[in-house]
Amino acid sequence: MKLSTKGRYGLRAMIDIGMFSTEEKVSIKSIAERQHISENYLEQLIALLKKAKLVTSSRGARGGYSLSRASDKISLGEILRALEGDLNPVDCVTNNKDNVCEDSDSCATKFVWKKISDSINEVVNNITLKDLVDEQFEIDHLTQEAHIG
Amino acid sequence: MKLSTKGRYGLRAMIDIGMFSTEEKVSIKSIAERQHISENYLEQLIALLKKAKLVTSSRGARGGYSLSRASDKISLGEILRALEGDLNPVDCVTNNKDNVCEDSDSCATKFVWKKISDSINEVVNNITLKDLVDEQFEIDHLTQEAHIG
DNA sequence: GTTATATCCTAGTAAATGAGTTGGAATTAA
DNA sequence: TTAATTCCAACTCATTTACTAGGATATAAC
Repeated sequence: MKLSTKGRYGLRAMIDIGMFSTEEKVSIKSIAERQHISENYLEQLIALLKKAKLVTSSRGARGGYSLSRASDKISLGEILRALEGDLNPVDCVTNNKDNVCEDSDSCATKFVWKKISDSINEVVNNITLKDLVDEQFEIDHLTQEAHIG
Repeated sequence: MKLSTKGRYGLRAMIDIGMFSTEEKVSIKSIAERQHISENYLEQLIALLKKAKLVTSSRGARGGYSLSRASDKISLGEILRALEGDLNPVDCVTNNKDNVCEDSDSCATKFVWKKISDSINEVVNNITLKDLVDEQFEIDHLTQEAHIG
């Protein structure tokens, strides 16, 4: 019941892009340095974000990534689902033919998994990337002040 | 972000014990048969439930397991935590020294993981085993009727 | 038009985890 | 005494995780 590094690193990458892509494209190298994540691995995570059309890229020198939409139009749910797949604790909640136990319609636990799933999605669908970018700017600002003071 | 079979099978085992331990002790063998779970594997899951003092056992012939408390005094949260460990999506939410990334105090994502964690625990702490046992009796009853009618 | 800086793409790999299996010791009701 | 049961530890096999490695392709700047 844990998120993998895909979700954790990938979200940090998205916040990073949200913070720094206003002026120019953000390169994988610069994200990797700021976030202390392996460049090659980050590349794969950002590929997932690109596939989900959450970021756009430009190749070649001075290329890099930027958000495909304004940060307040990107939900945390979209980001996490792009990185981790659906956020259901158990597959029988979605009606994919495979991975479903044979008795799923006659099993009381199904209702439980649905409730958990709903509550997770309720949370993540109502937080935007902008919320997180703003929060991170705020934290960095306070940390900066603490260093000065 | 998926529950393992520990959580899924283990919960089904708890519901099963809740349904059938009113009269006599419930053996692993009988649970395994009803729930279609490997006996040997189930043994290990029930060991976790016993360690968490959610079930009591008696050994020897006609031995087996029963609930350690009334089913309405056992929450789903206790059961899942016994089987799966804490239900936080990311370890930095709890302040264990290990597994915590170095910047966890200055990371906007921490608030997100906390919110998800809180919402999951809100759900599971407010469902009791009795709710699930009743639900399962109801489902079985309806299924039975469908077969008759 | 060359070069440095990027993204893009595929394959490999070592360690951990998941989901069991195997085999036997200890206990107890009948 | 025996059959049924819990208890316990070790082993196994497949999958997933978290990377690493290496090269192809594109492009801005000189």
